[in-house]
Amino acid sequence: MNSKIRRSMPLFPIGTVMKLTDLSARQIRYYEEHQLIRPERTAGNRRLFSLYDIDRLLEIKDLLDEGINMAGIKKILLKEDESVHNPLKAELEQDKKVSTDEEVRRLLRKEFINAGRFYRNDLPSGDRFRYFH
DNA sequence: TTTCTAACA
DNA sequence: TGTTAGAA
Repeated sequence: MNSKIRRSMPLFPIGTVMKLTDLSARQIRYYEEHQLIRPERTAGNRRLFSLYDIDRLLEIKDLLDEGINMAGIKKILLKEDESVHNPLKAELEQDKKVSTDEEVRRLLRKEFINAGRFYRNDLPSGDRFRYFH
């Protein structure tokens, strides 16, 4: 499980992130203000971004290119954060231990109901099916 | 040189 | 969002 630690390891200065994401420093700082990313700071108060942060910014970039405004992006990414602690997801994790046919079918049905809910939303094409994995 | 914050002809 | 001033 070192990958998780590595992904959140503060590594890059804002200049590098700008090139990687094709976002302006202004935008990157703005998204931080809105809690969409939480880069660390050096002793000299300079931002250090992790691979995770960059991934988030790239998602924001994609949403931006699709013409979604800040309010929409914020809504989508924050909802995505919730899904990490989503009761359904937790239930699916537990189900791997249980694994009776009845349970599998029941959860599968819930998954589809949930997927349908997400699909009608303003999620970007790339994110629409993430919930099926 | 690069990045930070704050502010706006 | 861009841009800029002044500081670190």
